[in-house]
Amino acid sequence: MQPADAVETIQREMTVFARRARAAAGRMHPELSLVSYTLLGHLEESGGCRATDLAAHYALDKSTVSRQVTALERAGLIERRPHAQDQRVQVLHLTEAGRRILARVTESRRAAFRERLADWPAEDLSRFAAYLVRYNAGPGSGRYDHGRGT
Amino acid sequence: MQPADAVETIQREMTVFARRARAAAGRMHPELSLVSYTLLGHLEESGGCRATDLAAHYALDKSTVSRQVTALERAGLIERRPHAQDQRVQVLHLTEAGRRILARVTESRRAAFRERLADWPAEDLSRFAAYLVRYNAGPGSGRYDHGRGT
DNA sequence: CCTCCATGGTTGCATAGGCCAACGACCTGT
DNA sequence: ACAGGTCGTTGGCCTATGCAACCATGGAGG
Repeated sequence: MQPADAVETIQREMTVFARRARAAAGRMHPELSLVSYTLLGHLEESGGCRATDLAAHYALDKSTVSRQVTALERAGLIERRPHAQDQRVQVLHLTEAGRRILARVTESRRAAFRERLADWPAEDLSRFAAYLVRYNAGPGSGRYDHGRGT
Repeated sequence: MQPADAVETIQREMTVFARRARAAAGRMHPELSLVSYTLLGHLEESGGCRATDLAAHYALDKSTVSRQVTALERAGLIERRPHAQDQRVQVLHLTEAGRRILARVTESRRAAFRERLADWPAEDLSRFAAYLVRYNAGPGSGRYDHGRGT
């Protein structure tokens, strides 16, 4: 496959995936939307972060994140902690309930993916995962988050 | 990387991509949303199909597709043609304007991706593309897509 | 031909997710 | 102290979607 075609294929297939993922998430866990799930996941992964970080990472408006956070807090899945040095900042953390639900949903999602990817060789799986990570971390991703530069 | 971790990474990274793609699409071509773009793309690729086919392929509700189609038609990008054997069916086709816009947007998207993927070896690109195709075409996707299959 | 049910699409209604702009609170450098 | 930037909230508004009800058409049985 020529690089140009590969590139086009990549964007198209990613899009198809994105579209289906949303619908599938709704069917799998009506309790936790794909958005909420990803936010919780990021919190777990990062071990607590600011709303602004979430916004930057997912290229969302801060107001959007603010509302999502409010909803998640109201649902008891996350909690806000003050930042020691900066009172403007709220450090978001998973609560026990949040961790539990996240784990449950992650498990069911993982099962679905695993089934879907059942006949893939382990090597292909890890290579695929690596490509995705590389893509998302790649040059240009800086354009989406505003000077959070690690 | 263990398969289970790879699987989890895949879903997470795909989601990040999906989220950013939407925002990026808005910046790149405000005239054609990501949804519209993908629908037009599918029409071009399939050489005309029914609204139901689009709904099935993207796991969207038929009402959603119906509205999108209405908007795209009003914008003059697609047209509905009667089906010879079945009057219920509208076969959707790109108009010249639709084809033109689709080509323009595809080109700008491709340029962005190309820049993003500039330093990837051609082999990795095609392998990445192949993985995505394989994933989307995998068992289970048959539920969504009726025999457009290669 | 008429009836019953399936299929393709549309429309009403409700919800979620997003963006932008304005604002209040708080930090920082001068 | 003041100016300018950052973090998060809110209000206003729009788009995308799903579900359910509904209309028109097509098909299979009587």
